[in-house]
Amino acid sequence: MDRQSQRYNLLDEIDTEKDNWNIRARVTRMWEVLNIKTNNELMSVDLVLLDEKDNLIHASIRKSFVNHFRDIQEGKIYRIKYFGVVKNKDAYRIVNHKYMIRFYATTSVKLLETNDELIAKQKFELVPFDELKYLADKNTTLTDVIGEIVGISPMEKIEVRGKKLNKRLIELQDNRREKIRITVWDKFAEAINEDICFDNSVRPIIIITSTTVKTYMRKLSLSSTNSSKLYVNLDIPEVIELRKSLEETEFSLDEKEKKIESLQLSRSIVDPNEISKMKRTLLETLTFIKTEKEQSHSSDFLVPVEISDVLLLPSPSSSSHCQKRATAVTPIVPATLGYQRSAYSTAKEKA
DNA sequence: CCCCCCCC
Repeated sequence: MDRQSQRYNLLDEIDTEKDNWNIRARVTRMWEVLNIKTNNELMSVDLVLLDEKDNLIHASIRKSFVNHFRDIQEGKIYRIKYFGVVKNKDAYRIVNHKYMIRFYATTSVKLLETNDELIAKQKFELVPFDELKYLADKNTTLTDVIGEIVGISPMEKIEVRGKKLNKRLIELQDNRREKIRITVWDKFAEAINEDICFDNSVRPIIIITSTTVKTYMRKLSLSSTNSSKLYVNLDIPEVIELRKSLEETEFSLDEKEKKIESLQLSRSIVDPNEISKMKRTLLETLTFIKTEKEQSHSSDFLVPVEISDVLLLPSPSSSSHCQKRATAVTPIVPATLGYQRSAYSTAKEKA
């Protein structure tokens, strides 16, 4: 091996006691930090470094030094020297380490081409769903989670602080079929799409890093952030184990339970009390419309229906007198319909 | 160090 190897420090050794650290690490994640309060001005380029013992540390390159390090690429392994060590942040902490690294103009970064196997490609600090409650509404750390996508809402465009953002709600389930909702923004809303969710060949299992954890309507709700990274169906033990665990427990649920599960999934988006107030059968709705005629245009109905066909209507301008309109009141749809359908049709074929 | 991760 190269003669320097015995002098590399592990990332968990790093502290403020000395300043001649010499590390060999993979840039496992990299992202730009933008000032969302101004015109998305670049503030820094941030990295998560990973060493051969699966230790992680957050490193940050301030805007003024970014040009010195233009060649750094996510995924590559580097030898890094002459950097600063400061206390890790107390808010929105990226990884669990007492310290973080700061690159300066004098920091030396050298690409190491050899031995890519030496360091894992990724390492996550996955938080089980039942522990998320301890992190909620604190913003001390950003949180990595793993789960199967079991619900996805259509893409929504909303305006926040004068900026137009794409947003989706997705629902993840863990190995115990515990479910949690995540709001994903912009590139993640585009990346997590129906193609991923309705692909029958593989359960969509994602890892999303650096999310915020909040309580909304007494339930936990995660949100992607600017420092988030998304990994779909990674070939790592955590993903494989979850997939295996979900497949094993699926056999213990009969089809009725599966149906109930998917119904509860779409209902869980709204407060259950609200649902029972609003819930009408299709017949009740039709009766209501028939008797009330055009007296009221302001009644809201939530009608669980299955769309059996889609008709293309003439241009909207020709029907502008129509007062009725369909609104997505249950924006999350089960993403596992694909499996269940194929499971049912297989059962039918056998019968 | 700033930015702080947006909405219902």
